Amino acid sequence: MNMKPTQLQQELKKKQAFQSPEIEAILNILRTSDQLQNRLGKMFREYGLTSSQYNVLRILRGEGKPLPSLEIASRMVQVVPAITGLIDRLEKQGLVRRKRCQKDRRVVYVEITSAGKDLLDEMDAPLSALHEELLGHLAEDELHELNRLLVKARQNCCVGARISG
Amino acid sequence: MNMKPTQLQQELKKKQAFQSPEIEAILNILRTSDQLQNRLGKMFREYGLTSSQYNVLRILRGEGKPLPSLEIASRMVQVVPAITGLIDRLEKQGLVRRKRCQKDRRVVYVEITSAGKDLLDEMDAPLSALHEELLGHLAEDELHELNRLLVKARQNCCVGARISG
DNA sequence: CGACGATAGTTTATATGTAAACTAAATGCA
DNA sequence: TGCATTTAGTTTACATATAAACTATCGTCG
Repeated sequence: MNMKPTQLQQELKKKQAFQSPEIEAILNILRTSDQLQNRLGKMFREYGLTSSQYNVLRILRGEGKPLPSLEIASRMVQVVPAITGLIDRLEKQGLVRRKRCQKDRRVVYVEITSAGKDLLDEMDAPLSALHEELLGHLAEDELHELNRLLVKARQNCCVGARISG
Repeated sequence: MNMKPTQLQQELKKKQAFQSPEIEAILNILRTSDQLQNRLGKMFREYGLTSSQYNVLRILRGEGKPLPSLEIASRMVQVVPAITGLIDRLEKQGLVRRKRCQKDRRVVYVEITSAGKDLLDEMDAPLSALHEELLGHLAEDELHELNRLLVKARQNCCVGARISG
């Protein structure tokens, strides 16, 4: 078999072919994700945010009302412990507010402030433009197929993982 | 338009539909990548490695000869400064060795040790099994299509990024 | 030779991801 | 009531990602 090297193989300057299409797909997913994150993260930094911080604000704006810390954590890809420091920094920047629940004093509600909402609103247009720039060259069909395959790809991923959602 | 919510929307408990298929694809890529990394990272930790450390070792084994630090960095998704500490830890574990180049004393070559190679060899079989478990339910066709779409997806991603490779 | 700029790495500082141990409050049940 | 268990968050420790400033070395041009 004298296979032509794939694009990914060339990018990684890898001499041998991948052992299996599964491996290549995994590496492709990881690499694409990293490059997207780098690009998105650069824009977030221009507004003084990190990707995770932006994610928290988006969740809060989308929900429209305060949410418990762990509920926020469960809607992100991250794990529980990180959420504390993340919210600390957002609070220090005045973008969210903590409020302890009166009924269940273990629960800490987090609420987006108007400053936080303003910042998000300001970012909406440039972010849409960036999304278009990044993936606008894919046809609608291709995007749908990509979405379908990615959902299927992570179907067996979370067996035994902490957060199933 | 009364669209049925997508799988991703449900996972994120998102009430509104995504603004565009581009956004959904980006989030799907990031999420799938994170879940894969969590799963793979768990296995790496069983062998005392992190994903990045494993990646460095794989690059060195694949190349078969020592490589300069920055050459290793360029084959990973990471940036320059991180590579120093990464190699520090691998060296402390005895898995790689640093050797300063005699001709150009700025260059530091990094070489995998036999202990490093042994560790990698030990991991090969369980890793293959994990790959199969994670993506084995995708048909060959689907894997190829997924790979094609991901390559295309990052085509416009690195305009102006530091590392183009 | 000697200064200048470029290149290869390192150091430093901050934010993050991850795991494990811990605190505080609520719940279940005898 | 009283205690074990569960749940919500925090703290701590370590590895990492990122940017910026710094060191050492190389090449080159006078």
